[in-house]
Amino acid sequence: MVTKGDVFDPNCPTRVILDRLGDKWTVLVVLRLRTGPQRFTELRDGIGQVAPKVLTQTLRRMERDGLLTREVFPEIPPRVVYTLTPMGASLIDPISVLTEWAETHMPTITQSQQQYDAIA
Amino acid sequence: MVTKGDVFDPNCPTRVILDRLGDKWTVLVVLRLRTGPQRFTELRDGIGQVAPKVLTQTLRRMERDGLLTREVFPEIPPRVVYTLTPMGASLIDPISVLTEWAETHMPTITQSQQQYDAIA
DNA sequence: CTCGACAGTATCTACTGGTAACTGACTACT
DNA sequence: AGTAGTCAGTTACCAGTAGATACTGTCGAG
Repeated sequence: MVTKGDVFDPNCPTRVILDRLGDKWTVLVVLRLRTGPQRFTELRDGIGQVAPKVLTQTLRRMERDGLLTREVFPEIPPRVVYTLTPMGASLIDPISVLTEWAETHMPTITQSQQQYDAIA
Repeated sequence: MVTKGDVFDPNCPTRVILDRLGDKWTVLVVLRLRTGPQRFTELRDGIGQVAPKVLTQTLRRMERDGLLTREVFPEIPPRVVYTLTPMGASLIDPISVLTEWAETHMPTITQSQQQYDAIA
């Protein structure tokens, strides 16, 4: 029941946030940092198949949104550690609800897709 | 075959579903159909600022995924009614969790963004 | 004196989200 | 008779972005 903001207003900030959550990599990053801080390469290797440019974009956006902090250690070789903020961590529950839904209905969806494709 | 729960495997169907949910319009369509079936124009006008081409794409994809049904009445002028399937309706709860999170944390996020932009 | 580690940039291409105009079959208005 | 309007899209086109690939800087190790 949406009382507060009008999700259908294109200017509604809620929609902006939905866009963020909809971003393919944001969710994955949150799930990766769930167990503790990680470095850039750890994230990149852990997620897999993500281009560094895209990962950087995602991380910067999440930092800007206050979902995580970026800590730079001016060493050689460089070291950068990403940590979830409390707000970022509070995302884990909503995301879990989503992934649980996805895993529950996954078979039905793939089945539906195959039927659809068989006809069309 | 893909093991069930590995969200980090690019081939994991869960990720495909996350992509769908991340789609800007899918969520809006579900929220619109929450209160009952609607016609194409009703959806288009209700959502606002959505191009017919894009809406069609979204609806076809959702039909393919089994989230809604598309019923064509061969009349003139044509009439097409979109209805949520039970599976589509079951998405309302996860989406509500998400929008509630968004509304709760919206102020914090915009604040964080402003701070970030002020420095950078 | 080249190699590899780390945390990214730089550059280019492919795809897709979005805009504007058009279709087809009929009805209602002028 | 001719024109405009309705509905549910389609077609042609463009711009922005996601992604793939290659490169940068700095250092110690071999």
